[in-house]
Amino acid sequence: MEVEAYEGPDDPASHAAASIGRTRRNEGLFGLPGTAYVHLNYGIHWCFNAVTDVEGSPHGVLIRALEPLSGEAHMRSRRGRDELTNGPGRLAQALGIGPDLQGHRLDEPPVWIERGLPVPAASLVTTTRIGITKGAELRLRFYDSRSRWVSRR
DNA sequence: ACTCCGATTGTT
DNA sequence: ACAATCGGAGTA
Repeated sequence: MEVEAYEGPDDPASHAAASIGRTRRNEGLFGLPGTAYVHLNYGIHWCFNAVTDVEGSPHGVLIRALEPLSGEAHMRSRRGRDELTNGPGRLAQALGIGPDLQGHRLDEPPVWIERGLPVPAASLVTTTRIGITKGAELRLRFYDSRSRWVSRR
């Protein structure tokens, strides 16, 4: 899995940066920890985040890539191509994640997150986030260097 | 009402 | 390189 952290009002790249405040668009980020924040990007792609701090504190993690362990045929039918889950927009489409999932608890179907195997420190890559201009120097992107399921190196 | 632009992707 | 395509935010 590849993720990026967006660290609340003090993070200039966050949808809930202090300069923006709480709006209808980013409302989901202010929800309960462990719920989904789903947003539309570039008018085309839905992106999937997990809210990570207490209600009212807009911290979250953008899920940018993951390894499909099952249901690949279903994902292919949703995607219409073979690139399934490397990239936030692709991943959301492959999993059928859209605005319906806003605020969904991520400990129950249809979409949930479970603890996986630990990533050895030697394999954990910590680097800069993709596609942003503000806060571009912060190293808040993480992935397992052994994994093929990464959006970009 | 009108402009700008973004946590992207697929095609040229 | 660049078009596609939507809605939030700022300005008027």
